[in-house]
Amino acid sequence: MVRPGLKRKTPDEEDYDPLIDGQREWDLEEKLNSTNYSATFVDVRDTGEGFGLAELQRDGFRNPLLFKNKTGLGLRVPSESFNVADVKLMVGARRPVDVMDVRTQQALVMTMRQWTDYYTDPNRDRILNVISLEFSHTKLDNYVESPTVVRQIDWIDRAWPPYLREKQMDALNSMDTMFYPKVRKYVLMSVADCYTDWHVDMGGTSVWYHILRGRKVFWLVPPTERNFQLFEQWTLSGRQDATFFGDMVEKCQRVELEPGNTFFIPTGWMHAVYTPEDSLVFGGNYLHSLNIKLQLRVWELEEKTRVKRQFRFPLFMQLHWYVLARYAGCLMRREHVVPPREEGEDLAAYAERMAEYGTELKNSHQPGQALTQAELQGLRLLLQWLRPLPPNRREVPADLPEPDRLLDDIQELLQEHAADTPDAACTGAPVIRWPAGMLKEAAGHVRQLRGGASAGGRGRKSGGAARPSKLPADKFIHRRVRCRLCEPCRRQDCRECVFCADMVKYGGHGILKQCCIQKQCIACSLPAKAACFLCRDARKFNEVEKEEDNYDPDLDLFECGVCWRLLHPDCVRQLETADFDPAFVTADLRSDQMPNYWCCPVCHHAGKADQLHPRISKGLKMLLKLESEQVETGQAGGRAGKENKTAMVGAAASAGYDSDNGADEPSIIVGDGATSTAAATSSASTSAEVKPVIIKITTSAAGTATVAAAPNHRASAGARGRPARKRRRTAKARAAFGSDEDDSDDPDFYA
DNA sequence: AGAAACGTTATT
DNA sequence: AATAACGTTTCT
Ligand SMILES: [Zn+2]
Ligand SMILES: [Zn+2]
Ligand SMILES: [Zn+2]
Ligand SMILES: [Zn+2]
Repeated sequence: MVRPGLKRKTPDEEDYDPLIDGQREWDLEEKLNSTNYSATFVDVRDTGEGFGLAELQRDGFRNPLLFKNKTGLGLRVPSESFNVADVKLMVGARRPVDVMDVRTQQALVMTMRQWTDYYTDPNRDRILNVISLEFSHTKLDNYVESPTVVRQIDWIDRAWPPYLREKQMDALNSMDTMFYPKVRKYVLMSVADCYTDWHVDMGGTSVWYHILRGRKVFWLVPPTERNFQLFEQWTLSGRQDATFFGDMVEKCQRVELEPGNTFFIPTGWMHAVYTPEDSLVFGGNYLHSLNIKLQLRVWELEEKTRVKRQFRFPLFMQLHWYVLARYAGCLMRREHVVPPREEGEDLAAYAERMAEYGTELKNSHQPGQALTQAELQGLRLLLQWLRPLPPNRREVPADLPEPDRLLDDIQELLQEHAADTPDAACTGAPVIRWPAGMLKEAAGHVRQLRGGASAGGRGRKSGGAARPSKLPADKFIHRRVRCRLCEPCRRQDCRECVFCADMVKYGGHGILKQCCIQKQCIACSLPAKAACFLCRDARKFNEVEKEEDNYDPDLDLFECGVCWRLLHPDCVRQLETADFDPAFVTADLRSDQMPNYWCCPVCHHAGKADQLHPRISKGLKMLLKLESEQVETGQAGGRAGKENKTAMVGAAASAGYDSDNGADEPSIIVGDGATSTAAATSSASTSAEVKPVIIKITTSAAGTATVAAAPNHRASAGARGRPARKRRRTAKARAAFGSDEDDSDDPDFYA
């Protein structure tokens, strides 16, 4: 089906003859009704219950499989009401689509909008077919999942380094570059009477194929050596219109597919497809370890018939290197793939990241796991294929430094597994794999703040070692800094709150390391030097500038709460290759949780808006807390009713905040104290003379200045009257505390 | 659920 | 080099 690897000659090929164009010399009607195509290759079943990897390991993947019902296959598709207009909505109206004109066999390109217009036009003047719309990383991606068994054998899932696939997922300025073979999810839209002539799927890929709407008729010819030779003849003849290939072979089967059917085509099967009524189909291509021999045979056929690169499996050889590397890794604990150093990553951080990478990989190792006979034969053939190739024709991935040693390892592996029995190989579980943790990372789960907050805990012993910055240079949650312009930012330390009391400059231990409760910023901004991922410029606006009438958010810098990149909306808008709505409105993508925080247009287009990481700024959190306490105590005016909670009520209580106003517009004091928002003008805070709200800490000694208590984890023993044990302190702590005397008995700590 | 503690980052 | 303090982790 998709991206036919071997197909009729097209006009830009050398021996194309326009005279034979569109002159089918055989009768389609006859092929549809003939009883000649009555071989019984296809294994027809009601549901996918009981079908799985173990069966394929035992019996191989030789014959096509047809499941009348998708139950038990682990396949996910949209409901039957899903139509072409929905595809347009989910992949984008501007998305270019490769279209085949069935009558002339000419290829053309349309936008998805044009295609939808054509498809829904009751008076179509042409017969057009879309069979190669790959939709990974669009919104539609989230609605379609391949059958479980496909994901268990697909080499891209099993062997392509997740870190490379991840690059593709977030590729913004490099959508034109393929970081992995993007052939996993296609949507096929055909109108009645479409016909796709005989072909073998590219690179000897197998296919899964689910009919959502409409019908399809397949003619199938098995991948025998004799049939391949005939097919080669037929293809090179340049006279495909003269002969229906199914009539050249000994056995051919015609099979009709109905809505809800799921069809599996194994490696190398030659097929032609007819569409009796408008249809919508989901499918995908994959290479796997069950038919390596045939896959290589098809590759050879493609070489011989000089199929153009664009119709072949992308990164075919690279994938094979990665597969071998995974076999060496999982079965011999010898990892060969070494991810490169990130731009700007220092050597120590890289070394540590690699150490962790190595540790994680161990979770995928399962030495001793038996291999199937087909697998062993396939690996042997791969060695024979790759070993003699000169370096310039090997296409070894850049992150695989020692290909020859890898080949040696595989040779050794084959010797070790020479006695594997077929029974032992039927485990129902994949042999080559990645650690679950690594795949989770690739799927885009919430990433940590780089450094900064990666360590925590209470007390030295329990804290554990800090983790290094192990994330790629452009992909981390950017730590915010105070705006220095909002009302709380302009205050002075209250010198009384728990955090002030803990500050070294006020006689504390410097262990809490938090800003004064009165000073918690309500508009925390991106660091001054944080720069746009696309233009590398740090251009941004401060809180005062944002209030000005001519402020244009498109020129400001935003952080995406999904892909974590810093972007100027304007820079995104200028991109041509990425998928997004060009008419996006920055204000609509903004999040109220944090200033300069949004779901970027690319992530939004991919349907990931709901994955925006929740991120409430400290100042806003405090306001929410304040509000809930007002409700609780029935008090108004920002002074909390509960004595023992008052310490938590900070500057936000009087920061000129209208809590009924959606709590997202901080008031900014400009220059001499005039406020620039209506909310602030009506608030309690009306002048530049910032008056701290004095709050007593209930645990402190009455009438005295608050003194910091000793850190609890160290003081607890002393509090019970027992002599405190001598503690170990770090050099840093020693410096902060002054002497290393046992201070647990210091009365000041128990005021 | 809330507080305490922490390593790291941003900025001067 | 020094200071301020962010936001996660761990403990209660
Ligand atoms: Zn304070
Ligand atoms: Zn501020
Ligand atoms: Zn920019
Ligand atoms: Zn994004």
